[in-house]
Amino acid sequence: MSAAKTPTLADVADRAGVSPKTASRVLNHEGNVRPDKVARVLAAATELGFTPNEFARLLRTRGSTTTIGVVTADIGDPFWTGVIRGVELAIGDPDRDDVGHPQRFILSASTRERSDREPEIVAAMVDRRVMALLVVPTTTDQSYLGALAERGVPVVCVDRPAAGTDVDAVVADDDGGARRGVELLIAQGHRRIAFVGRPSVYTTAERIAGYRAALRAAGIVVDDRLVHPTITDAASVGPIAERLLSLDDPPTAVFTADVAASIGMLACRRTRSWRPAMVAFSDFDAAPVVEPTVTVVHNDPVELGRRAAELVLDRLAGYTGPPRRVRIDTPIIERESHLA
Amino acid sequence: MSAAKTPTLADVADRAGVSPKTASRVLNHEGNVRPDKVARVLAAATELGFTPNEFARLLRTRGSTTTIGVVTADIGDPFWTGVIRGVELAIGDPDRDDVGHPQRFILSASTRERSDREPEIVAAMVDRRVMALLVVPTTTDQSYLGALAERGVPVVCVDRPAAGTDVDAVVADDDGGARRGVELLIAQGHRRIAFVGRPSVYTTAERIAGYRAALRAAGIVVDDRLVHPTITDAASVGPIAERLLSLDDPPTAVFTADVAASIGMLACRRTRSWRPAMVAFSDFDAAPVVEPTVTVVHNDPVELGRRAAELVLDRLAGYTGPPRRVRIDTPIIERESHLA
DNA sequence: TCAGACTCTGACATCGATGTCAAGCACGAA
DNA sequence: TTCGTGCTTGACATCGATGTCAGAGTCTGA
Repeated sequence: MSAAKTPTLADVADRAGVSPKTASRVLNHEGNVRPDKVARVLAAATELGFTPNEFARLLRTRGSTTTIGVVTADIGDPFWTGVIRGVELAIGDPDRDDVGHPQRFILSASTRERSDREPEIVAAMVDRRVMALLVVPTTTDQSYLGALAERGVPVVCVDRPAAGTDVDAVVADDDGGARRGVELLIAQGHRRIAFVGRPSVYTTAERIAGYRAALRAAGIVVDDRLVHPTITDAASVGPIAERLLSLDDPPTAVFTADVAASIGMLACRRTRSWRPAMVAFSDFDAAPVVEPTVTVVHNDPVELGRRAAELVLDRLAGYTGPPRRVRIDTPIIERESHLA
Repeated sequence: MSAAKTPTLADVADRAGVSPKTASRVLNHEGNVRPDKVARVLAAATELGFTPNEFARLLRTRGSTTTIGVVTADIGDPFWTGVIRGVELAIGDPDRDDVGHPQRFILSASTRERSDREPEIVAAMVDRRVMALLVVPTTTDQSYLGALAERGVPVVCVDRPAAGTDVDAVVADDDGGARRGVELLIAQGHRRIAFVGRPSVYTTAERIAGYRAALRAAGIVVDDRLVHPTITDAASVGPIAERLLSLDDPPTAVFTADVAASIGMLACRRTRSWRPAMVAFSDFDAAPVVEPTVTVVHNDPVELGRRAAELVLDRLAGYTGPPRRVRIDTPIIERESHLA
């Protein structure tokens, strides 16, 4: 018994009594092969269980794979897995494009908080000839992505625009969403509104900008002691709540800028007697179920991923125009917590 | 201006004034090259920005990639993205193995509810020479996976064991977890306990088995009108709740077999006056935050993925023993809802 | 000075597929 | 009969890397 070996095109050709090239012609539907040989080749291929060596094919044809590379910041955060889910939904969407396209795959990797690895990972993916790249930028400079454009690899940045270069990008309306969320609290008469969330280069900055804009428009002076873009997880909201409560003039409402902050804030409401009004950025499973139900600015990672994938598919389908920037709406879902 | 082209090893060799083979030797640290040539080759490589063509290398060396294929049932379910996250955590774990291993990637695809595509997707991944495969079986027969073992590709089944073949598998203790969960309700005096969850070949069957075992052990006759493994999403719990409430002898407690059922049940508690005791299979973000906090059987997808990846890494590191079956504990996290 | 061992080097074949090209053949028209 | 046309076919080169191997150069010790 020899070890099981993958049959090659030559094996198929031998068995069918034709040349490798003819076998290739049959299997690639090139036509111009006599029917009896077609039959013999197809029979031989099924009998041997032939599957072409993708690497050899790609090497010869200088083709790219049917794989989309996705580089996220941290796979530990459900938000990014949501983005990946969106990409998967889009590239598998049967309505989207020509029936019978080959199975597309997602090649994913995360920078795991080490933004210096971002270029390395991107380079490794390019070496693997991904047909397109979807990047959540974590470094402060994405100019290295320019080299990809030269190689003709479509690139789309997700959640944050690329810095230092102009490529397609899909971002949420962080600024506007935060502003509308805070306005909702102001409309309820609140003037002391805290901001709690994770630190993050772009999105948090945008959300703080929206928060400030809403306050300013209402003639409310921003009190920096109420602004805490410093949490790491839900548990870290506790100490911040303590600090807010110990102020002479504690906030009567809170804007939570991400899911971790929202969950943490809900925990504080349960364990402490503090019951501020609340609006959260990003919806979450439990928001319509907890007491009170949570009013949110809807920020859908799946939609981010889906739209990003669509930009990619457009480019693959031939779009060669200038970089486009898509802004995903962040509508308010009014529930109860902003009334509290 | 010609189009930007990827430099080849031959280009590097030309520029350094050596043969391609010598350049190859330098770049692969084979040694036995005169220092001045080493320097010239390295210089030429950086100047040209040379990166080796992975396909050519893999073709020649008959090597496999540094990619792990992950086939999940449905990327629309956060549970499976959790599994992927676990895999990512494990393969990126710096403690786990030899420093400086090349960047590992995850190649993912989902069967999208069409279980007939499972073998196709697996085949496509094998053609792409993934170094290992992690499969969530959805078909009723995984005997086709046997062919992979012959090719020496490590395979691990996740969440459900493979049918018709014997390969490594990582499953949760569905049976025992459900049994312990239901026992908790019985200990509170409940004798009319409903079961609500999604339909699913293996895991739901196991959880129902645990549910039945607990009832039987307590001398309670199982009433099939209380068993509803039929929901599709959280919203579909509503009609089931109606049906349960309309019984002559409605249940006083509910065991929800998955997150969707749990969220749905919480929604019912809010909108209807029905307040049954509750134990849920699978923890979720909001469980410790809602009123009442939800007692759960902890079923961690991340841990499933992580352990599965570890089995894979063991095999890649040389383990050649018989297939192993790992059962992940499903400990009870006692909160309040089982007391209601 | 010379044999033998060791270092260094590049020509060439190879992995498995496909592009190129020219030859072989059948057919119809002139 | 002869030529042109178009269909079939396979030999061969090619993609970019690496394994093989033999030959050239260097160094040792006798």
